[in-house]
Amino acid sequence: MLQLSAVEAAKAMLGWHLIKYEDSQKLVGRIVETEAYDQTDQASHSFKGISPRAAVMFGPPGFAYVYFTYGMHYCFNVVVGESGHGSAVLIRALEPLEGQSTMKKRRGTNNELMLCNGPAKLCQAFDISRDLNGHDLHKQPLMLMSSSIDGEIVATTRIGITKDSHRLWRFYIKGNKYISKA
DNA sequence: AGAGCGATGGCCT
DNA sequence: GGCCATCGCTCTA
Repeated sequence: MLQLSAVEAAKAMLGWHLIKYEDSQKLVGRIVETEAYDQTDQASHSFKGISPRAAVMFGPPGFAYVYFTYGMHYCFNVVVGESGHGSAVLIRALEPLEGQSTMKKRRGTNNELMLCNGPAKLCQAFDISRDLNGHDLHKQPLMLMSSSIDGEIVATTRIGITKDSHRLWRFYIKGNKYISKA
C-alpha cells in the first residue's frame, strides 16, 4: 500500500490505526484525515530536491517524517512512494480509540473532539516530536496498522498552503466528527 | 552570516 | 473570523 503515489496512499490510509506504545499504556487513533505531498508539488518540502530536513521523504516508504513548524508545532507524515521519490502523507486528524485520558492531559482539554483534530494537535496528544523523525513505523514505539473503511471519501484543497493550492489533495472520511475542518 | 517565511493552533471578539 | 506567538530551514550575498 505504502509504495503507492502520495495521492493514492493518502486515500488508502484513511481508516488505518496509529499506535503508540508507552511505558505502561498504549495510545490508538484511527486516521480520518490526510493530505498528499509529492516532489512534483510546489507545496511539498521535497519539491526542491533532497535537503537535510526532507531527506526522509526520499527514503523507503513506511517511515515517519516529523518536522517542526511555526516555531511551536510538530507535524507527522508517513513517507510513501518508491525509494528515491520524495513523497509523503501528512496525517491531519485522528479519531481517538484508546488512551484518551493521557491525550486529554497532554492537550489540556476534556473535549474528545479536540484531542487529535489537527496535525499539531495529534502530535501533542501522542507525544510525537523530532526524535521520531526517520522512525520505522513497522516497529515500536510508533506503529501503523492497515484497515479499511466503509465511508465515502471527500477530496478538497489542502489547508494552510499557498503554492499549488488548487490540487484536491486533502482527503477525509465523509461525516466523521473528528476531522479538523469540514 | 543573516533575513524572511511557513503543510498552525489558541485565544480573543 | 482575525490576529499573534515563535524558531528551524532555506535561500541569498
